[in-house]
Amino acid sequence: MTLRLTNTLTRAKADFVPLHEGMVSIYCCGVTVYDLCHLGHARSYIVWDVLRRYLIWLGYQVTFVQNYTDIDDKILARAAAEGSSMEAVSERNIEAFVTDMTALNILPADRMPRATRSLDAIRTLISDLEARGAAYSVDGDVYFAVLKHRGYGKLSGRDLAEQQDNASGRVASAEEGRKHHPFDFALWKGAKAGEPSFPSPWGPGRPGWHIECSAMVREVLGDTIDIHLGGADLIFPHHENEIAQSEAATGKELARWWLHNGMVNVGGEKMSKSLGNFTTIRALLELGVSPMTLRLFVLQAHYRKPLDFTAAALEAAATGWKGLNAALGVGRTYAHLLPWSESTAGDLAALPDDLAASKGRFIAAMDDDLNTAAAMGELFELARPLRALANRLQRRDIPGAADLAQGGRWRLLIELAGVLGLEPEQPRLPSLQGFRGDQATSGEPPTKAKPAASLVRNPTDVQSTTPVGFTLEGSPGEDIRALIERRKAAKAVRDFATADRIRDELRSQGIELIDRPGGSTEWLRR
RNA sequence: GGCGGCAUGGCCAAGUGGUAAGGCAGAGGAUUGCAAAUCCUUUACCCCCAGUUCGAAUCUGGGUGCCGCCUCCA
Repeated sequence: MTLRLTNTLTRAKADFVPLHEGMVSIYCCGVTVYDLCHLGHARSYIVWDVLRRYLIWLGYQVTFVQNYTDIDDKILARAAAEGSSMEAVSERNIEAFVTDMTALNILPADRMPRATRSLDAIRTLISDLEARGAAYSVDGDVYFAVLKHRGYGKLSGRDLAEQQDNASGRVASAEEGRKHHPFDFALWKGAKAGEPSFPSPWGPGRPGWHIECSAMVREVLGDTIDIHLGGADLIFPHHENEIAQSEAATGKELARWWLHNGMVNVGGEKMSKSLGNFTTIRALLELGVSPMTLRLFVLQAHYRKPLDFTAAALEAAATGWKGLNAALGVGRTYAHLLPWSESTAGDLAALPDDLAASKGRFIAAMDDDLNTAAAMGELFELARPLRALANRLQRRDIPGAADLAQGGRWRLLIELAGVLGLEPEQPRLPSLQGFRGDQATSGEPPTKAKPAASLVRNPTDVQSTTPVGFTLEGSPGEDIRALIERRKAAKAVRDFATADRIRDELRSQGIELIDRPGGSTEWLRR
């Protein structure tokens, strides 16, 4: 079995073979840090995180580099608008980026260069391009001459001769007079009054957008890397220009593989800052959408296809994750009944046939251009018997020999889910609390070991913690525990009308009661 | 106008020549005083037309609809 990936450069799927055996170098285009990241960024970085995790799992030594663009017009505009500095805006958003990525369980890159700290490499690269006649300067600006570089357009499938100039009718006119060709782009921008600038042989200024990536790749990873990643919206002009710059300067291929992820759509339209239809990662998490739900949502679609973001789809993902999470948690939730080791050491080598087949299908799916949707299907298949087992244990059945033998399945599920970065999640405390009405009835697990559950039906309905102080039938301030006791008493004398009224009242307050076999009652807050 | 992509059950989404994964929702069942939660079971001939083939959702041609890029964008 071999990993096959779709290379934008060739528009075909092909066996992935790294430059150096057993080692993979990856560069992933990062964010321009002028604002918070939204779901579109989340998708991109979740998908590439999975690629990275999978390669590592396969045994490759992966070097993953991702940049921060911390010099940019938008950052300057933002700084001006809020009366702060480019550095302040960048720092704040880099911090936010780290927080969000960490929450989503995205592995930090091995190196995270910043444009402002890569200026030497940038200036060197521009000088090299100038020396090779691929760049020209005009009054403090330096431009790349696309006509001087054979092969310009090879990534995006554009033919310079056939391109209609100004096709979009929106090319800035001020710059046009200085450029030799409309597609020529700035390598270095001369500083305008009041802008932060950096010294250079062409005068004070700052680097253009594209050059930083070329410079960072060269500086950190070398002239040619295995894989270059980014969103499909970066194919042109960003990646096309990166290729032109790098290859004109080094005479070598920049990246052997170019992978691009599809966009996140909202109502059929691309989610983007400019359209204003974006939802930040932060906002989603604050609404109570769990990070793993987000990962599952993203990974249930193929990475190259557009992904439509709707409340219904997210809700479906949340419910799906709840089930998968329950299966991932059985070994811990029922640790007192299932003496399973969590260690997978030595376990995955000799799998029984059905599990080996399962693992094989997972790998086959991932090998096929990271078909995470199919891989996820395999995860759910693996989970099914574990969920059934959990159901039986919840009913206080005693696990039989066949049940105890499911430990291998559980460990395999955890292992494979981990490849997708899906890790068992504890229920979020604000939305789930409970207690046992009848602790003495049997040797059941302590409260904290309750089966995982989260009633996140609709993200917008999720409530944060609120002090409990319910009123019912003229009993001010009675708390849930007392109400449950009263209901229990009513049930004992078969006064179901009262019992149901208490339950309905609590439900209307957002508290869901769950009667368990044995007469205990738990409650959940939604 | 140029380049690229997509159309699969109520919704989301795999499948790229051999007779439709998975998730959500719905229905039935187990369980329950009734519920809830959980578990079990269960629901499709794949946008249209014409071709190739023993056989196509899967290949070819045509049509229709939708989206992305060509400006900053993951």
